[in-house]
Amino acid sequence: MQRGESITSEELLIWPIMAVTTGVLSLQHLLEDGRKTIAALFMQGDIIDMRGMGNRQRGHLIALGKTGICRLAPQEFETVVDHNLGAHKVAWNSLRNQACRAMDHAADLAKKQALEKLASFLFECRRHQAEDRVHIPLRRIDLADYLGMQPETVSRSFKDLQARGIIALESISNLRILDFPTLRRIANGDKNTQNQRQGQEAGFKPAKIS
Amino acid sequence: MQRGESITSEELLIWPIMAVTTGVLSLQHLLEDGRKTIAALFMQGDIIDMRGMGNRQRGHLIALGKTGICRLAPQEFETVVDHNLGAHKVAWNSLRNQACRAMDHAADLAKKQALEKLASFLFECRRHQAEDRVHIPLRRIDLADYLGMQPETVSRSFKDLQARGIIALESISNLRILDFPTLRRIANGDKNTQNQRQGQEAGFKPAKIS
DNA sequence: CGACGTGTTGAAGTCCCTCAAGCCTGGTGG
DNA sequence: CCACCAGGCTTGAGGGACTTCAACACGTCG
Repeated sequence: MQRGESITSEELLIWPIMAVTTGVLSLQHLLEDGRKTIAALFMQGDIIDMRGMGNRQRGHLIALGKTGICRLAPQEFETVVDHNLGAHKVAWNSLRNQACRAMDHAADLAKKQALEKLASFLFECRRHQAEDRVHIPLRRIDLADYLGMQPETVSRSFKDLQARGIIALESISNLRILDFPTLRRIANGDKNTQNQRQGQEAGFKPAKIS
Repeated sequence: MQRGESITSEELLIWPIMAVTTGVLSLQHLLEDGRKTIAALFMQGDIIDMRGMGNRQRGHLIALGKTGICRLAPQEFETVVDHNLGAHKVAWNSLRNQACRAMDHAADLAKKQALEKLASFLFECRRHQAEDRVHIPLRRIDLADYLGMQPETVSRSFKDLQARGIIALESISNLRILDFPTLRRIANGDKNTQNQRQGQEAGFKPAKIS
């Protein structure tokens, strides 16, 4: 699937079960006045069960880049799960993981501020990868829709984190985390670390960490 | 369990699986500066699988009223699920339902305004019940934490909906929906219906729907 | 090259949060 | 039975964070 491509309701009725092999799949909701939100992201290994949701107003599955998926009809899925204990556990854990992620995400959206949301998201990205390098598999607009903010605010938040020397943007979709503990504190909502901008407002020259 | 009572990490390690029989259980997250959020609500029939989450920082399960739960150890659960196809399906559907609800909730929190969130929540409540009467099984404070707003804003939103003749508060936790379609439109984020307050600002006398 | 979509920047507006105070209800004890 | 208290709920004013709108920079693709 290419970016922007959507899975139609008809397809969902035939193959409501699917596994993401590569790329990122998004579950998008559209409000009546055009506001768009990305309710969830599905990555490699996620097994999505949309049975009974093709017709209901539950949002649309849309690819956010080149995405590979493996689709299954309900009977095929049932057969595999019922006869293969390992597959059963994999499917269960994937679903459980999705539920957890969705709840965590809801908690992030609920009371956190823009900067805190972004910091949380960076940690969420990092879970799939290693080291201090983070790859963001979304455009700014999609990221904004996922975090419940505007693209402008996302941009400003990135700039803010960079100005404080917490992260270093290497390209539009790659960055490095320079100050792990501070980023973690921001993600956890510690207001004390938030307002101290590397002594900038005290009149110091910004340190320009290269 | 009484209101405010929490399930400890030790208990979760022994019985990470539980089913809610009565009442409401909440999954709460606490930010470092004291902000509290309710990431998810569990009601009658929900089967919660917290394996591997007792120790991790994933939030706490806290009762929001008198709540009955049935706890299981992992092995017991596995045995039941593996040997009883019906139980397996029930558990799977419950988990899938939770994931869906969490994603919907995340979408609600992301870009909706206070009034729209509250309207959505009323429909979420109604799903468990019937008719146009809605029982809210939470205090205002908990509702605020769940919807990502302040108790004051919740109060104001209720008042707003009532002033427009869309709902009628019968008691603190019971209300009736008077204007279904409008409430639905608000929940879906239709900005046009939001600012027209029954012609109040046009100088008309409010219609006082009895 | 010019058109397009995305990303960034700046200024003005708005919704919600914050704080402070008063009100109401349910439980307790005299 | 009623005064009393505590916690939750409500109401009001003021400020802050994000949104909105508009304009510009940048890379891609026709």
